[in-house]
Parts: sequence; structure tokens; C-alpha cells
Amino acid sequence: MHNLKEIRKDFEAFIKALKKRSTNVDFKKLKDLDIQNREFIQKKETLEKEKKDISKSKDKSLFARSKEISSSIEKISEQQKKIKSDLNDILSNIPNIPHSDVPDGKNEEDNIEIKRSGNIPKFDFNPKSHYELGEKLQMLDFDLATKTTGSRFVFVKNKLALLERAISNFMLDIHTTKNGYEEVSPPLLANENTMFGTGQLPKFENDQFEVKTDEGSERKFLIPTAEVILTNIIKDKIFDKKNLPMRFVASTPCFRKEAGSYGKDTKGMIRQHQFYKVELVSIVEQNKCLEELERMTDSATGILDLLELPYRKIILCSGDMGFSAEKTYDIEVWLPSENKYREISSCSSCSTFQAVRMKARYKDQNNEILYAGTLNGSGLAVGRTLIAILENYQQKDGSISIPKILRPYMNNLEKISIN
RNA sequence: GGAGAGAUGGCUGAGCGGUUGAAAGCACCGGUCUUGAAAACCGGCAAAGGGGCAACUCUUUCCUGGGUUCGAAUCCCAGUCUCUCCGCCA
Repeated sequence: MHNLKEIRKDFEAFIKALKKRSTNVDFKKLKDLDIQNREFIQKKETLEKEKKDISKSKDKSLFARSKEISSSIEKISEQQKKIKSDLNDILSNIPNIPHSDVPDGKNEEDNIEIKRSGNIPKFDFNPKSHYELGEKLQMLDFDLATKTTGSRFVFVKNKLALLERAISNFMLDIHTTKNGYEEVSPPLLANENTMFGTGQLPKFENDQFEVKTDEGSERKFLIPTAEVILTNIIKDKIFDKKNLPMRFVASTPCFRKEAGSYGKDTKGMIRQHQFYKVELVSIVEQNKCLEELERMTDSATGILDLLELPYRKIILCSGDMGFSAEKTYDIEVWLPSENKYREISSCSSCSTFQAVRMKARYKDQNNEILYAGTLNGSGLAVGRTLIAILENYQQKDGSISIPKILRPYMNNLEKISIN
């Protein structure tokens, strides 16, 4: 969320900065409401001052006047609250401003590739898709999941379940021992305010799975990514600068409705309602965001290097970035069956955008209070890593050789085959 | 599910109708002392919002929402959350 005080300083610049994004913000209304809001605050405060003075004076002759004032305050206050709430509605639906590094563009076609790494495997046969491979191995079962649960779910079984677990453990180990992240095993449900903090609410409620709770108690949502719960670790806090940076990693299931993606990636486990993801979150001083973004992205690509999977790194254009991001790198892994790169990680700096929503601040050496910078990135999506391994490491006979680095996590198994 | 207790500043924790925005301690910042550091001592230190170029000033805030009162952190009602004990389950 943006700081109104900052917006006010140069309203035109604010509009201009957001032009890069495809938004339909009613800027005029925003400005008018802000002015109205402040007018009402002033009216209210004048009355409050008078009332306070009467109360302090303990002068009985003025008590009647005080009562009058109370009812006036009530009226004005009501109007002011309405204005403030309208103002907040607009404000909380405005996305972050793209950093100047970010290329202008409308959609994913305008993203820019900045790096390629690894060798694309050459096959002397027609490479199969992960779901063909998995079903043939009898270790991916989509039909069963449809029966027990519904579409966009999958049973991962036998050695592929082991592989999935190995991937997760391997990534956690690297991030905790080599990259300086602290491992967290967080709750998988988040309340409304937490979801607001990272920007999932109010705008993207349709993408969330809400869990039914007792009447009257707080609303709860299945986390769409561990980013939500990990970033909110610092919610409502003012901490010392010396605590920064904070870096957290968690491997959790993620739940997404994937509303609006009907017909997209319907086959296989590319796009599921539930998937595991190893998530990285950093909390940093506000001027260190971009530096940390590079570090985080390197942590993510480091995993692909170790797994010896070919990938490329792209910078998202202004039109393709997520709501809370100021700058995002996507990392895409090579999928032989599709003959193209597919997203396996997305690393974003959110500048202070989420911190303002969460009221997460720190004190610097002058005891000045500043909003923190937050970053999140996948390190990596476990399901998609599984897919990438299946496809890139497939053999002519339909078996899968296991990346060397993962073997210690799989009882030194070298190959997954039907028996 | 039954019975209690609680929610106060960055943290711990007093206050239980009228200069209380709030004692005390810790943390933090500045100073004295010291070759330096520690300790000790002295001083400072809540946030948000409004007005002002600024110095500064005003308002709000002691979980949330109502109520009583000229006046509420303090009293009353409703709600949310947390904790403890018992039961049940893991």
C-alpha cells in the first residue's frame, strides 16, 4: 500500500509512475477524498479541542455545551469515517509502483530474457511429457485424484513421492546451510488481516480457498504461498535495525483456486490447486531491496545449477508483475516436451509496499522509524522441479535417472523405473 | 466440551473515574568518567494522523465495537484473541 503523505507530495508523479501498470484507478476521486478527509479531520479536531478544554476546566456552566459538542462530533466523525473507508478501498487496490529498472510492457511477451544457463538435453528419441512418464511409471495418478477430490489435484506415489520429498529436503538444506535462511514450519492457514498484509486481499479474494470457520470467528484462508505467512512474521512490529536482514525459508503446500485459468495447462501437474513450494522471504532495510533481490535470485538459480537443469532468467515487464512487486525476476526451467522454458521460480522485491500494509517497521541508528523492505521468491516450486527432472532426466525406456545431488536424499537410488 | 485469568509504549510490567500519554525496569540514543571498552552516574526516548517553510502545535490511541459520564486505560454491555486448569483427541 502506498503512503498517502508521499503521494500528496507529488500527485502527478504518482499517476505517471502507475501509468506503466495497467490499472484503472480513479485518481481524481482519490485526490478529492483525501482533501475531504482532511477537512473533516480538522473540523472534528477543533470540536474535540473545545470539549477537552471544558472537561479540564471542570466548569459546570459549560457542561451543557460539552454535550452539544459530543453530538456534533459524532455526526462529523461518521462522515469522516465513511470518507476514510472509501479512501482506503481505493488505496488498498492500487498496485506497487514498478522500479525504474523494470522494462515497460503490457504482458508476458514484453518480458526480457537476461541470462541462460545449463545445457538443453538432446534426445535420440521423442521426449515424453512428465504426465506420460509419471503415468507409465504408475507413480502419478490424476484420475484417482479427480475421484477423491476433483480436477487439478494429483496423487504422487512410490518413488516419485520419495523424489518429491527429496527435492524439498535438498532445497531446504541448501538454503539453510549455504544461503543463510532460517527454516520455518509455519501455519498453513492465515487470517484476513495477514492476507491483506501481503496483498492477497482484498483484490484477489477469488483466487483464495477460504476455510469454513465457526460463526463469528475470524475468517481463515489456506495460504496460496508461504510468502503470506512468512512475511507476516514481522507484522505490527517495530524492531531494531540490527535484526536485519531476516531471512526465512519454508517448504509448504500452497493452495490456489486458479480462477481465470480455465483451459490453461489442464494436463499434468503444471497448474494444480495444491502444490509444494520452498519459499524464501527476506526482510531488509528499505534501501537494500534490490541488492537482496539479486542475492535471493542467486539462491534460487543455485538450486537449478546443482540439479543441472537448464534455465533462463527473465525480468518481468511492468504489465506482467504481481500486485505487490516493484521488480520481479522469473526463472524458467527447460521442459523438453513443451520445447520451451516454463516458470519455476519468481523472485520479487516488494519495496515497502507490503510493510505499509502490515505496519512492519524498524528503527535505524537515529531512532528514526522506517518501513521495512520485503522480498519473496520461490526456491523453488517443488512440483515443477519434479516435472523438470522427469522430463530432462528421462531415458529412452521411460525410466528416470536421478540427479546426482539428490541421490543421498533417496537412499542412493540412481534411477526410477517401473519396477 | 467444562471452569477460570488476561489483552497497556520496542519489550517486561504498574495503574483500576479528573494535568495518566500513562510508574518502574530492560532495550535504545546522547553525555560524564576511561588510553579504549565495560561498569557506574546524568539526560533523552511511544505511535498514528492533522496544521505549519520551520521552530512548533493540535487531535487520536492503553484488544475491537457500543454504552454510562462534563470527563474513561480505569465503570457497564457485546465481540475477538491469548493463556491456565480439567476432560477429550493426537
